[in-house]
Amino acid sequence: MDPHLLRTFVAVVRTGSFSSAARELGYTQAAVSQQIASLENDLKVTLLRRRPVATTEAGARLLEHAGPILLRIQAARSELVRLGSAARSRLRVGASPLAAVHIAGPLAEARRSHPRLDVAVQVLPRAGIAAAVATGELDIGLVDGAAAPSDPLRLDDAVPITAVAVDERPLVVPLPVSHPLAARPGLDLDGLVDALWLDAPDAAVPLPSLRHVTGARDGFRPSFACEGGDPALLIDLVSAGHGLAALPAGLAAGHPGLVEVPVRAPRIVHRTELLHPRTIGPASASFVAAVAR
Amino acid sequence: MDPHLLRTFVAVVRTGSFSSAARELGYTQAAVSQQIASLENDLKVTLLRRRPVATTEAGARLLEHAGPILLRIQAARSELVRLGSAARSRLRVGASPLAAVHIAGPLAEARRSHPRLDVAVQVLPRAGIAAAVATGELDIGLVDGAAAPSDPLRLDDAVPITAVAVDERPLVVPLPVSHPLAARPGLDLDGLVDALWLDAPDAAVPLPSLRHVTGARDGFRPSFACEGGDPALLIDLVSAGHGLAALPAGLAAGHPGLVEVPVRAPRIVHRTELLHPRTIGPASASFVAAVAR
DNA sequence: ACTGTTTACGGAGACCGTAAGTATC
DNA sequence: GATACTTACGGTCTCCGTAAACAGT
Repeated sequence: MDPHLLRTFVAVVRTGSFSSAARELGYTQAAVSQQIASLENDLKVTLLRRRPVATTEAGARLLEHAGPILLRIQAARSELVRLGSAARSRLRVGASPLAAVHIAGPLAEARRSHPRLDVAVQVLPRAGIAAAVATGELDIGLVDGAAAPSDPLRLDDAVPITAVAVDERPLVVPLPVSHPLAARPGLDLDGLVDALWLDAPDAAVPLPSLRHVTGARDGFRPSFACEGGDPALLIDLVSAGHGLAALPAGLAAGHPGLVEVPVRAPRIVHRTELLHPRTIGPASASFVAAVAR
Repeated sequence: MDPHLLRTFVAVVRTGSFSSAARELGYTQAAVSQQIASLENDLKVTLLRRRPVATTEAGARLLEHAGPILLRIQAARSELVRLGSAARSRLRVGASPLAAVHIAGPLAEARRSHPRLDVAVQVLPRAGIAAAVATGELDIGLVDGAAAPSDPLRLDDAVPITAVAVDERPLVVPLPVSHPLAARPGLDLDGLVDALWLDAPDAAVPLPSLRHVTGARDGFRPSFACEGGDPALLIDLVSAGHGLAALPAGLAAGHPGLVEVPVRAPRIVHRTELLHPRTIGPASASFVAAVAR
């Protein structure tokens, strides 16, 4: 259960071969083989079937544990070394596409109080942001999602992190004016389970979240995948009738031919949260303070 | 960041001395000294002030990480070795005092389908149950707490575990019939922030949870601490007017001189959940199945 | 002076690389 | 027979214990 061994285990599974994992980590194939053997020997279980490399049942379970364990260790290390070294005047901010609109204001505040601040901003898929903040790759993360009113977002990663509410507004489904439901004052998501949805996990509320909040196991069928994180493109696709999407209120407001119909049931909202590590530097602090106001 | 080093670090902090930690772990004092030095050297921070032993700021942070990291590692190891060895026909069930009433029924079912089952039941403080289930010390855990209706309990420990709803019923405050509020149909907890409460973290809903659900930072002053996990004693104390307590409906129902007044606001209920590891044996499975019905 | 931590040193073991062996495609 | 993993073996490095030095109480 040495983290070192866990790291090579996940590398082997990811790359699908001992040799490529060895290359990636700077070991010889033999060393990797010994490390895996040592793990299996320690736990008295076969973790991998060889040739081709595939996880056994036990290996799959270990894989589920290994990621969070390594993440937590790295988060601890990063927090501790940050405490040791002097605070650099650098602020790296990452945001999911729908959360990015909340960057500009607080950033201005941070740059005002720290004029020689070296700022880096990037828009990222939701998935990795919490982990990146925990490991110190980002100083500030902004993520969005659907949640019950005034409930915190459910961040899957089991990492120690602080979340601050940034914004909460109605969740809407933009509909073409010609759509039969466009005249309704509000929508029931349960009634849209069998509609066709655009599968845009970054540019809109992801379909699995919709299934989760409605309690539906299936449904919310994707018409097609839409990978980029550009809400404007998504709204164009919605406008052209390629499928539905759930968005925060306001994005499609000015768009001709579209009406934003708020989601009434279940009672959920679109929420944006700011994520930061437990210990933060002065630049991050002024960013956070600006958000809190 | 070797788990081995983390383990001795927490032992040193807990025991308050290098020598006693060494005795506990089966090392020499010198070895412990070297391990701490190695950690500090690796992270480039001083973790401890010596003589007397006390954590620095960095040490305190490391301590917050070390527990969850070690717990997760142990959880992974325990799950994996369980997969390797044959399933023993033993069922260890742990429950918090207020959750214990739900043990008997499912246990009968489990013993019926597994006649030669070796059963061990124990009532424990809420705090350690999730961790004990994760590390395999318990096969089944039953915990209770206050939550919004049909919301899962917030288990603080960041461990991989499966929770199943067992029971959800109104939260009540048992009041002496002579109490001015006893005639009310329902109570608002916010109005009871300044009352005197019995501090019985195991036998009733703990005061910090009440503060959390009401959003009050202070308040819910404890009249005195009541350590045991015996609801009957607690009800006697409430009956004698020593302070208030929040309990699941039904416990004080037959008690002369007490009326159970349900909590109306905030909208919270008393909830009981069953916890079990991801992978379970047949005996646990029949216990869980009996609960689900 | 005594208790408790650090430093010095030596031996056992862990771990990786080289190289030969073995199994699968 | 080629590719990919395993086993064998040797060198190096880590890590712990013994023992001596050192620092507070």
